[in-house]
Amino acid sequence: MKPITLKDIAHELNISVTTVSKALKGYSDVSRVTKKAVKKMAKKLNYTPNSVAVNLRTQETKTIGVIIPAIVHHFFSNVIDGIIKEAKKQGYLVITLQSNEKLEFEKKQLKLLQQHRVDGILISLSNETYQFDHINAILQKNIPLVMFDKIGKLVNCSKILIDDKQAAYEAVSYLIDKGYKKIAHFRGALKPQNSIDRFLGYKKALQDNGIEYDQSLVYICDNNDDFNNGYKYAKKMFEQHKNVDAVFTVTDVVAYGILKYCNENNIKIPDDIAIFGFSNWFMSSIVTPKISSVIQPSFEMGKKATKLLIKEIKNKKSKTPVTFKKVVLPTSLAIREST
Amino acid sequence: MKPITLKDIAHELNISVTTVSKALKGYSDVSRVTKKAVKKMAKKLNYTPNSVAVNLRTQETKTIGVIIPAIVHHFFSNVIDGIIKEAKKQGYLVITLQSNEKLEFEKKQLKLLQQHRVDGILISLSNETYQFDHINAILQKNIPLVMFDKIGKLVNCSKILIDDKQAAYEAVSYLIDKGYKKIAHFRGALKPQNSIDRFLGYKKALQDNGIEYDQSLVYICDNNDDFNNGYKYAKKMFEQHKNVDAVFTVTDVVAYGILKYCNENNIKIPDDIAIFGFSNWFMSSIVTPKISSVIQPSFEMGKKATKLLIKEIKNKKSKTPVTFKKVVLPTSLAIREST
DNA sequence: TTGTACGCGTTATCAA
DNA sequence: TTGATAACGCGTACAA
Repeated sequence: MKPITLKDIAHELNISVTTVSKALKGYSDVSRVTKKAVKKMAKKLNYTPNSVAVNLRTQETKTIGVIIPAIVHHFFSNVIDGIIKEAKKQGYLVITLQSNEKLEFEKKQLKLLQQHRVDGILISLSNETYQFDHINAILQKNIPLVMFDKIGKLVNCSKILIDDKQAAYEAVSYLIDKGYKKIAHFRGALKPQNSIDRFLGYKKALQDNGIEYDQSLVYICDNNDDFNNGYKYAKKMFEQHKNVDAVFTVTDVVAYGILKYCNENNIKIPDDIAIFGFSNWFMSSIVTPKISSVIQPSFEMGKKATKLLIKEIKNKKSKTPVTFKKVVLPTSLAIREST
Repeated sequence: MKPITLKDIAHELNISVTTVSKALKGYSDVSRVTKKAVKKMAKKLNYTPNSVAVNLRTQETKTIGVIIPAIVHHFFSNVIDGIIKEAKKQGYLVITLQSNEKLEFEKKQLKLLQQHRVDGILISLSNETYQFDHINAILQKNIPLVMFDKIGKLVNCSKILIDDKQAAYEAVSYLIDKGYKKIAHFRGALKPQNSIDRFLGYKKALQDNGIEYDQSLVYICDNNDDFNNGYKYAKKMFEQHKNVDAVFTVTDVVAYGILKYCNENNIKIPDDIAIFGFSNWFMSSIVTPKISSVIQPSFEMGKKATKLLIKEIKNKKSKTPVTFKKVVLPTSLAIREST
């Protein structure tokens, strides 16, 4: 049972395909009578326009492609939520692809999206991506592309992100203002920019407040098991340092690991040690004690990135000259029981 | 800068479009020489085939559509992960749409997917969906559709799900075997099938083990704030019943609420009360104490559903007669410190 | 007001 | 071994 086409309707009514097409799109040069008849017949046959044909004809697919490292992630699933909702509002569909933190996959997915002629692409780079030929190739083809969260600083395109350094700076400054003096940092892997920036924010906050930076207070959580990293390094930290009074972590899950260790070893939070996380996972307001955290506007980021992208798509269509934007979304601090 | 087409390559080499097409697809009736030349030129011009045109020609889009209630959800994001990965493996792209638990949206999204001529559809129904005209319309058009998790029992199509009743039965039976006697149930809303089935499993386990069912031990968590429901009804339960020794919850987040209440009120888990959750959220192995939970194979469900769907797509193409399958995935129990 | 003709980029058929 | 032609379904400039 093949889908109904304009031809079927035309045939049924003994008129031309053109007239049917025009009638359905409400053109003014079709008589009311035929318009009505066409619409009625379309409904009767349960006609659904074939987007593929429209796409080919109009040279746009009303589809945007998204590449993220992984969808099973509090932050990214929220971003995707924002993307899908904004796209829907503007009549676009969303194809989601994962790079799984592999540059190789990222390249493949990018090619796939190109083949499918998506109207634009949203991408958050993999941790492996330090070279941008594949991205630049897209841009050179004049395909709208917006980077979010994990961006490439050297790439010339629109970007939307948070100021990780500043956010970390604020969190650590808050700790210092609260009177904490010996503040450890459980940082992420060495290469990702987010991880670096949060570390730099931590460091700067110390320095600006006259606290000497102590490298031995920085623990690197560089495998993918954040929770166990937190637990493991908490143990190590308490063995190595007697008087640490606060920890700032690169992400909340690391903080949960620390929390676990503290609970098990009767270390009181925040009395013995304060904990400040990053990303404000849902769980942070649920665990005992509730964990303070940096609020990243994930949903908002998805929405804004999509808005920006669709704007660029439209600019391209209307041949408006491109101007790339860099949007830095504000973060804020969720202060809870742990600090 | 328009994308390169076959025509461009043909023009460049002074041969026909047909030959270029054949050469690129490795047809045997093209000379080695021209094949080489064509491929070289394609690479040089950075040719990417236009899927839209291919789609129109071949009448398939190599795309599947997915409709879920919400993507920001531990279970569903895992399902989507499974879907995307399996789809990718088989050369399909995935368009994700959300119903936000609204029947109205579900209908709209279904129509959208139809317009875009996806090759097949995966759907997990909204909580509002008790009437299936929109689904049946799709099936009547012979568009492959597979339901997962939240299915409509009355719809005649392939389904993939878990046996909620059985899973709940096993969890509660485990509690009983462990010696717990007065077991409460924090159930979900009244209408969703999952919620009903889990409740029925709870009830049956009691009855099969000679424990009288006590309706006052069942609390209904029917707004969307599971965590606070858990907290709120934990308080209520402890006020109303002195000697409850275990709780089985419809989902882990409710259990976290109970946990919170217990921690705050110095109620020992599992000594004073055991807690058994459902869905095995990531956090359940992290909180203190770790919460026992029913393991739902979410990733697996996505993968299997996609496999099934693509098989149906292929059957349709090869005109193999359709046979609908109902796959029940096994669940298991993650036994932890809370029981 | 209606319809003819063409093109979007590709593939399949058939003839050369 | 190659290519002309038609077709997928639709939209639009133009002619009638």
